[in-house]
Amino acid sequence: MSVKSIEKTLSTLDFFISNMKPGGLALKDVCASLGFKKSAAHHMLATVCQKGYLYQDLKTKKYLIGSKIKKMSKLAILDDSGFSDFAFDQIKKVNDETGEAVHLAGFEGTRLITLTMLESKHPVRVDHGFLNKDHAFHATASGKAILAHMNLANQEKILKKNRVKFTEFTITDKVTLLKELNAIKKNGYAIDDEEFQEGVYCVGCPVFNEYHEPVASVSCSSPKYKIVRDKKYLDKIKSFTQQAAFEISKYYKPKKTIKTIKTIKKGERKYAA
Amino acid sequence: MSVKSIEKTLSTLDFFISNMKPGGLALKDVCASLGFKKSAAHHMLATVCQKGYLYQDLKTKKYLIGSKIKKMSKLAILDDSGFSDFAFDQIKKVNDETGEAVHLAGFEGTRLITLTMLESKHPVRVDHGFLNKDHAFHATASGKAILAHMNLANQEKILKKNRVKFTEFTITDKVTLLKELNAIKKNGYAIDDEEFQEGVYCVGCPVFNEYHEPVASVSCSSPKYKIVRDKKYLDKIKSFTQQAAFEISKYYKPKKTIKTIKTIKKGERKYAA
DNA sequence: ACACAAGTTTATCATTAATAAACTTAAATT
DNA sequence: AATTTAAGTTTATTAATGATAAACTTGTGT
Repeated sequence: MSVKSIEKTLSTLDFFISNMKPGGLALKDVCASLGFKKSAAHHMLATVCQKGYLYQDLKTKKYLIGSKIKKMSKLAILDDSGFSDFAFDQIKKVNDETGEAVHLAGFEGTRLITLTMLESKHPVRVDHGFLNKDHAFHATASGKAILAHMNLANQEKILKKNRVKFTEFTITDKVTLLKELNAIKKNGYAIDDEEFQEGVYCVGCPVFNEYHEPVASVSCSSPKYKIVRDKKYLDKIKSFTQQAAFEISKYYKPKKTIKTIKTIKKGERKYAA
Repeated sequence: MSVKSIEKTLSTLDFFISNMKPGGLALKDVCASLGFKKSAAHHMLATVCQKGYLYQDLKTKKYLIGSKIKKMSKLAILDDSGFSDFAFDQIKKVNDETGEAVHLAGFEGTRLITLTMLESKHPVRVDHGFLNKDHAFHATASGKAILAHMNLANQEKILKKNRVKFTEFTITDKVTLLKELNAIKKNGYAIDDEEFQEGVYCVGCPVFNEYHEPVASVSCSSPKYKIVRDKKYLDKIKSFTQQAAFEISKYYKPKKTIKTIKTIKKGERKYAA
């Protein structure tokens, strides 16, 4: 079950984040775009303003991004931290060598998230699935590569959520999917053969943390016709993708030579009081 | 009027922002801290997760900051940008010269916001008013400095909101306040004589944009006894604060020597298609 | 000065969110 | 390994709450 007024509010914040204009957004803009009644929208925005997530310009009455959201941004940054930078170089290598689109995907709960994407030299960050609506875990090489190495309980949790049929090739049958995942686990890589988008063929390889749990995946997408035309092309993509995933996994196994980790002598304090 | 389910939701986000722990926060933590019933909190959090603002770890069930909030930070909505950096140097100067706490405050609608604060060499960013609950526009030197230079309509909007009595010296009568604001406008600086906190004396000066509208203020706080003991101390604080506010205002009057602003010749395109 | 548009406020009603209680799952203790 | 407890999840019910429409205010442009 979901709480509708919260959905509307967060959709409104989404809207502000991606549609912000210099002077702010007017009440009627919000109503027009999201289909809200003006009085309802007003009550909602008043509450959001009261909490400091947005604020209203005194003169123009337009709504602007508030200090709370700005504060959030500052705090949320201390996150992916080093991982992304390190991973980016690896992603770039695959992109340079193959010229194809390369994705680094992670996951949050049952949701697949694109962390970094590289396509024809344009680095951008977007949520996976283009619309951020469906958890395309089951229909992408990125998703299946991660899924294959999860335990059964988590596989279940993810697969019981919507298994949308994107193309005629999308595997939606759970039994077939589980077999597929088994094969992927053996092979060490996942294939998406037009299962998410027609004409698109992807290879995905899992990234593991120090406990050998899957935490992310690298995937490389190519037009299918190239794969069909030249058998060796797939091998090339596969090997670069695999190599990148392997290298990124090393991030979770810090070298012992790191100087800052020192043995703490007896009597020394670990933490300040 | 305000929408309660939205209030609760945003309070929950607030809570996550300031109380986040490494592994995430459990449902019961949220309930215990915010006084929610667990089923209600569950419905709420499920909705927030669905929108990607939080997510739940598959194994531990704990809630973590989601990709939506992280995405926000990347977009760094057209903001303070250069202003803060420039202002910081000026704030620091006052802090160095006086050794007292110095604030740079802005406002969002009727809310006074601390943009930068410097106290005994510790730079931090907090919302003004310590609790972020009251709009202490009427009881602080920062607030009054800005307020004094606003038009009457905006003064009204701000003063009709709560004029809380913080100390026995807080001016809560509207007429008295308006007289005070007039005096401030003439003098060019505002005084807070124990109006917000007992024993604390502040001087505040307005920062103006290029249209001579007040957009921020610099304030310097001192223990009152120092001011009483040494008459010249106030003059010192006053002059440094005034100077800083004056310098920061210059940010809004860009020098004409900036090279990037070139005259666009006839026929030249202003924007790419 | 007038008309229009945008935003705000109010009171009413039907929907919706809060509730409690039952259920599931997982972890801790014997 | 079995039992107990705690945490999280789901469900059905009811009372509270958010959506609504309509009246009102404010401000802008003609």
